[in-house]
Amino acid sequence: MVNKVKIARIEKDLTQAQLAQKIGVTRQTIGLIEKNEYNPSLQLCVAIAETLDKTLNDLFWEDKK
Amino acid sequence: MVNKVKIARIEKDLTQAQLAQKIGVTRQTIGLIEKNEYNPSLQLCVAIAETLDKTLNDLFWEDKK
DNA sequence: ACTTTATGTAAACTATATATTACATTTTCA
DNA sequence: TGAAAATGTAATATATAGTTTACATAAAGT
Repeated sequence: MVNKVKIARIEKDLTQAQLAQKIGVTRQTIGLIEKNEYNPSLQLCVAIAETLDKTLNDLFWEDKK
Repeated sequence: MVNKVKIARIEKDLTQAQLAQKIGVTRQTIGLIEKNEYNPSLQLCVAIAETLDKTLNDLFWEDKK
């Protein structure tokens, strides 16, 4: 399944590099998060969510049954 | 203001050590998170939320105006 | 008072998130 | 179709999350 950060980023019409710059991290960091190969810090998750006008739950929470 | 993890933990009647053990981290890690002296990883935040029957937003999201 | 139990804290260590640089591949579009 | 833009990826370096051990203090119960 496609990563939710990626979807939200594309909805905002941002490239990885643009999102990374707004947040203050590198493009690579965003790329790895979108490939689910990273365990980002809470602060970074919050920064991503705010920049994409989403919440933590929107982007990083899987509802358990 | 009192940390939301601490409140949720006490509501579940768990000590820092008990919560830490359920999650698989040390007591110190929980203590530091409750004192807002840490930037925990997303995986750890998710584990804490699940263990306390909360969501990421419940424990780690401040609503922006 | 005394003993447990819970929490605070600190130093040294280890694991890993993130940066930096660089190059390759894919996508887009003139 | 060819150049530019976007993304993938890899090696090395650095910052910091999280561990381990240890001790001190605070609460709570007997």
